[in-house]
Amino acid sequence: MPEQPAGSRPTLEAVAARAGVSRATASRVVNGGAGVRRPLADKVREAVEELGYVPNHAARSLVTRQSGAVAVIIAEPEFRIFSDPFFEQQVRGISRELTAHDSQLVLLWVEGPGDYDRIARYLGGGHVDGALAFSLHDDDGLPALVHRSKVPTVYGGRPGAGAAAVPYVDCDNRGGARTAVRHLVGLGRERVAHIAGPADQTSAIDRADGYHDVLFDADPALTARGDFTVDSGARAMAELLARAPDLDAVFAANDLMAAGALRVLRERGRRVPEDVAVVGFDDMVTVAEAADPPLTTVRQDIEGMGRLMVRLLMRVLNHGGDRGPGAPASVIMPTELVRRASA
Amino acid sequence: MPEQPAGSRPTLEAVAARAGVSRATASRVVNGGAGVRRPLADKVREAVEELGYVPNHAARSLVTRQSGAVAVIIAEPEFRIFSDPFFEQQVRGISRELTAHDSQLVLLWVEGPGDYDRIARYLGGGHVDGALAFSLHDDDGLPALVHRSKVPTVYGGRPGAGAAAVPYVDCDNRGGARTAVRHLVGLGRERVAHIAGPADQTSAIDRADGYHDVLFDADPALTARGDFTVDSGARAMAELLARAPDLDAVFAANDLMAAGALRVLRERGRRVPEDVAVVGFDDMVTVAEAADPPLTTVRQDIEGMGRLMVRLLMRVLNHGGDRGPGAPASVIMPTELVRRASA
DNA sequence: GGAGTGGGTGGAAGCGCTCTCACGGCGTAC
DNA sequence: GTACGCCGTGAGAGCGCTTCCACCCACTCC
Repeated sequence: MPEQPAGSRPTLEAVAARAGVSRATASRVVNGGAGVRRPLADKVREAVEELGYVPNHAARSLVTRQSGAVAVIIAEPEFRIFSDPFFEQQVRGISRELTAHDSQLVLLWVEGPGDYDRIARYLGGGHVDGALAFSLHDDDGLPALVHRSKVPTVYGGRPGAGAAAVPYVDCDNRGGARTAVRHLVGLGRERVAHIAGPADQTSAIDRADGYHDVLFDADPALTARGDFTVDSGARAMAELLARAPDLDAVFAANDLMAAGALRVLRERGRRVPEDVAVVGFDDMVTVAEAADPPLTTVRQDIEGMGRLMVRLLMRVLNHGGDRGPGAPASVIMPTELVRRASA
Repeated sequence: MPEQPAGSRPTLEAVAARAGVSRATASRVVNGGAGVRRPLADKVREAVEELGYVPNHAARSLVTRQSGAVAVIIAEPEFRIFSDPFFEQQVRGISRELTAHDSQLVLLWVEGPGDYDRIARYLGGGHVDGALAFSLHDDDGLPALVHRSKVPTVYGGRPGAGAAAVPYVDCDNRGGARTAVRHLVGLGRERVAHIAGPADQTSAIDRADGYHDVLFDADPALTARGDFTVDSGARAMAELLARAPDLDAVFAANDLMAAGALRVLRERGRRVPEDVAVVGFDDMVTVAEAADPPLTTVRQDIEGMGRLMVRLLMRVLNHGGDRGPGAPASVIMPTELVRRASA
């Protein structure tokens, strides 16, 4: 005989009644069972099973003052979001790790500065315990906004100079770039060019810095700037070829631009890697492996970065959000050179 | 003087006190203000403003038994979310419309059949008021699972035959395909080939049906099958060329495959559109416009479909989820032929 | 053997909100 | 002038849960 009317879900009360214990004890068991003697705990678990009890999240939330949800804030300055495999992998990592922590992923899609109000209200409303955001452009007002809302936040990618000191997860852009350039130099290349990314994105800046770490006296004519798209890479390559026809290697700040460079190189009759060696960054598999020739590039563990963002956030959350001993140090993940045919 | 200790957020109680009304009246105002006289309502609104009051979602949820959240279920049978701009646009539409309805978007990333249990538990747990899912393969077990959980759900794309009758939003795949093929025929083409998509996806089936609607006695040799990827399109094109060297037009079931076809045609020295006219489907801007020559294709309002999914869901939700007079009829959105250079 | 100790258990308060219901005041009708 | 009805408002219950606190009992120690 069911102890509940068919329509509504069983409550903790029902579980307690069925197990012959108080609601308090039932609650203790449901939440891990610490401090409840074995036979009783088993009885409760049995009742939970039989009744198909699932805790009411709202009720729990109300008293614990924790929502069990984390916001993933997606700003959309351009349109490079979900279609960006990079981003997708990161979200997947986040999703997986959040699931492991029994937390929900609430997607907050920011429609532009006009939308900041809504976001602020939402974050300030205590709907989520924490937030995950991505650093995009230097002049983005979002980080400041998020910071003001006091919701513990972890960033993906090193925030620009303007932002307050916040915990973030990034890959070793600078070190990876150094490895790439050193590889090119090790191949005996003497005129190594660089196709840089946008000047207002830290990842691009760091990669350019890595290039200059190795080639500290590099010819300025050997650097051109793109915006991380295939076309911009092609344009930058054409520009470089015009300015420095004698170049014998290119380090592009990402795979997409490297693909664009490859196209131009092919069109101009330069053989890769014989005449010009090319190295990319990111190891976007669909791009790097499909390229002709397959792209030597710097791999980063994108999904791992997503997971790490969550772990970092959880640490902040568990430490009350202040700078305690377990305070949120940022994490830089190592990169790895993947050798294929292009260099 | 603040009526609340600095640490915690103001409650409705505080608002009521400040406005000099009862909690009940304050609540009425916060929820629209129906049945409250003007001066009082204004006083309450003022208090809300001054205190920066934001309703506690958990408390509200507890009594209304509504979560104010909608799950977006993303299954990942293969990796087709990967860089699928289609998907991104749909989610954007969903996000926007959900925001307009003051609902949250909870992302449920399904890791495969092994993950179904977790999803079922989550959906059954009353954490969300409804769900949005996407029909992928015919043999996907997810729809059945979702259906069993009793959570009102709207699908993106017509579910396969196996699924129960559920409300869905789709574009007019069949009609769009007819338009595309008619266009080709109108151009005077007499050997119109079709590169079909996966046989277990309704969108591919419907598009193939549209092709046959116009060319009901089409030569079977003029159809080859791909899997919606660029490479598969190229392979299918090569196959078609081998089987029917005299073909003078191709209708590909999506833009990606059309792009692959374009590549092969170019390699084989066939001029597009002079020798072979090509039409795609989807109007993925980045693909269709960047193609060489730019692709004539069938456009669908993807973001609009996302928005519509939400509206449909809201309708179901407001009607108690049963088949009432306002019951969930599915919606088929019109398509439109976009003429570019390839046909 | 009695008092002290401590862990296990239950009672009950209360999280912040919505909503039913009772009440009071005003307008209308006779 | 009195009776009736209706609209606006407030009191209060209760949503399902966690957790503080008091209580009880078994066990140990003097």
